[in-house]
Amino acid sequence: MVKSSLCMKGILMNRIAQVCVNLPARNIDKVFSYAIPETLHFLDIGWRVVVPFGSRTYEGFIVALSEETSSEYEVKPIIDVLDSQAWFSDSMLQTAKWISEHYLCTLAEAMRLFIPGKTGIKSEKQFGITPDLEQAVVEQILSRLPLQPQAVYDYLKTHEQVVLSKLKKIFGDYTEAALNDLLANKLIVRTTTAKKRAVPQFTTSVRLAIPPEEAETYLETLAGKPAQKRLLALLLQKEEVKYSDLSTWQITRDTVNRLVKAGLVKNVKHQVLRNSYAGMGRRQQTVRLTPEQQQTIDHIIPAIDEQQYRSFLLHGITGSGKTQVYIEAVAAVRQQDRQAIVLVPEIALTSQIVSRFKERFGEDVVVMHSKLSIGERHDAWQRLQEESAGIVIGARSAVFSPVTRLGIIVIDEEHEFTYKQEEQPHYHTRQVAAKRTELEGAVLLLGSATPSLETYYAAQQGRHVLLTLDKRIDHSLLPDVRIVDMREELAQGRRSVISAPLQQLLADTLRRQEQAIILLNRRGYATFVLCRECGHIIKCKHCSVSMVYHNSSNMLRCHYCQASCPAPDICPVCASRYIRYFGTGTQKLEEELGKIFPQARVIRMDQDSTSRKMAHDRIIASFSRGEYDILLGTQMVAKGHDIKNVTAVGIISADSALNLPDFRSAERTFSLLTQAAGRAGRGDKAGQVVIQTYNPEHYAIMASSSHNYEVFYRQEIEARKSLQYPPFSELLKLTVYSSDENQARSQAEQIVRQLGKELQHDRQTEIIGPFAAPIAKINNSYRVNILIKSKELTNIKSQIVALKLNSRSDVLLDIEPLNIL
DNA sequence: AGCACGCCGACT
DNA sequence: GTCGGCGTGCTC
Repeated sequence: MVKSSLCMKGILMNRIAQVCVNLPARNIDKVFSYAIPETLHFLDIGWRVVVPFGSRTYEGFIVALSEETSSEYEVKPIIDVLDSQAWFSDSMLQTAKWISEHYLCTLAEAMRLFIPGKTGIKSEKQFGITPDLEQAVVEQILSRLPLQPQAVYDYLKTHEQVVLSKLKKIFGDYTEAALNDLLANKLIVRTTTAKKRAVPQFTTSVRLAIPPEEAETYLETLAGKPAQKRLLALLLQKEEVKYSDLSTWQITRDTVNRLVKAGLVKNVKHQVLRNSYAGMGRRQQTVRLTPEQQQTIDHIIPAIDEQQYRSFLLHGITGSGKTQVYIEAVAAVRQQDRQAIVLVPEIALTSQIVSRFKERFGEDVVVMHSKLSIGERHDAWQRLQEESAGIVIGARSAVFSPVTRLGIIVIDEEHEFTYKQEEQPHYHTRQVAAKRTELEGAVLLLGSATPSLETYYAAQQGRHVLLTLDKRIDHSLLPDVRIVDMREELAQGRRSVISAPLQQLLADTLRRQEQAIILLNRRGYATFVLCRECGHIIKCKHCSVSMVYHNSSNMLRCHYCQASCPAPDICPVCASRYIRYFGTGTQKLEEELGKIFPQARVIRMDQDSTSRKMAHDRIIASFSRGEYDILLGTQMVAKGHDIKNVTAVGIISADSALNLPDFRSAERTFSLLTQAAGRAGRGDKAGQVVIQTYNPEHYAIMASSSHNYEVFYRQEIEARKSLQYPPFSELLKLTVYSSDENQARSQAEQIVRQLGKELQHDRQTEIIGPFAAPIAKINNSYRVNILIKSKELTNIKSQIVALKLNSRSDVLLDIEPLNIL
């Protein structure tokens, strides 16, 4: 109380914020100091602010506070705030710091992951006259300039600061040239303004501005004004009317405005929280758990109650009821008033899990996915921040949700590769989740039928508690799997992509009026176009891959850069007419199925048929209503859904992923086959699966045919150990990009030399490469890879930082890549 | 990223 | 002598 206000003021004025400026550049990775002005005295760590930076304005994140003012440089004040509370909690900030260190990205890059969109502000150039110039000098310079700049200057003289868009409206096409003239002569100054990006959406409603009794008396006076009378009468009844509903009562906005002017009614704004999944399910509580599920839950609940970090791997076969376990665990977290993050590989493919959560938790659930607009994302996150929602379900980016009191992170299908971000920074959701839960004293629950090798190995080592569900909930049996050797098919003279056993299975299934799913992991019609005369294969001009023929549009398309061209009739090289289409994609398979089973109703699901929002949902929904007999598509048909009448699954080519020169190809194949097979026989009818392959003796294929994860794991882990691949080592992939092939190679060679010199005494590290990526060119950019394999990457990472490889624009780093190609 | 500063070659 | 190329360095 006695402390003088002067003293208080002194401290307040000297408060300095350390701000991480949200810059796109990779070569600036440091925090900048800004003064906290008195008007923003409430600022604290974690707030998003607007700061001046050079001549421009940027968003910044406060990462630390200090009292002292060092006088080495001028400290500019913070301009504004973005939100009404801190965006980053302490643990979010710590997680961001960890990400930047672990994945070698800037702190700004890491912090950007936690906000909707790339930046919270939109900046625009603005102009004003240079202050304190002598009138005579100005006149003299102006007189030498053309009329346009003179006119612009006169305008700016009478207006404080004007944004570029406004000047363009007034002065048209000459604006920029005129401004450049004025800038060159230093008559005007350019700055930037910052507008807050996340403008919350509002609805406007009308309310009475006077007490109802008073309004009653006014009704009489409005006899000659029927519309105004109607509105007033309505408001006496309903208290509030939305603008959007006014038309139903035949009241125009003008009528409202008249009454507003008269002071009888007023406008009220409500913020709309956009929620595209609103009303998807109703609350429903009666669930009986199987003894197995109950046992599992009994392990997880105590950990939740203790509020200490603990991680679990829930290994449950397909159809064993993992989702119910997630729901019970989340319910326990909600009981403690803590919040939950539930992660799924791809939200479009897993709407069933969303409905299950909605059924149980209703409006407490917020759904996030990549197709949400920045505004929708902002609203969803705001609901979590304000704790008006307690559960977020979403794809990998939802791991960054700003929940204030985290109790659990669930990762469903934790082995899925979509959890790894393929753009910079290449984070893995599982690792970020582990860090966040660790920092918050929360539970991490990983679930899968085919856990990733890393996770299962970690569980074996005691780093996760292993929980197992090995019975299907409805006691349905796992499907019968038949492996078809396609070499034998060929020997018997069958050339169709559909083998005899698969054709038989489909015929039987159709006869019983049951449904079938067919997996073919190649889009389009024909996968390459070849000239029989000269052997030319049509390749993309920008990428070193063959173009794929799409018959729906009669075009050739590149699946890497999306370039397309009309399908040619003659060979572009030798003009021969012997141009032929080879390789079967989903479109051609659809056509063939139509020929073999003309009566069958076939629906195709792949990237081309699901480009619209929610198209997956519609296809799955109509297939599950029995409107189609056969669902055919790429790997997206293998995920998540649970359709009781599906009794047959066909896998056209089990080898497509197996033959890639990547140490994870067996794992990839095993999990895809097991997931796909798991779609069959989920009801009371037995399921049957046909796997077509040229490698019938491969352990990944054999193990998946017997649904035996353990068998696969034991063989795969031995292979990894003997070759010292993860989890027995850590990998780092370095990609050098260039539009010039030789440049890419020579840069890569130089990097290998530099690193090799630094690491020559490091026996545990191996540098592999440089080698050209298998698809050497994508989008006119040549790529050369370097792979570093080590027991422990820490030393390598510090070398990379020392050599500044992490801030080079022609080098991309991928720490622990899932894909080494 | 942008923008200023600065050091070399092609012109009025 | 000046204009303008883009290499280098800085932004609290």
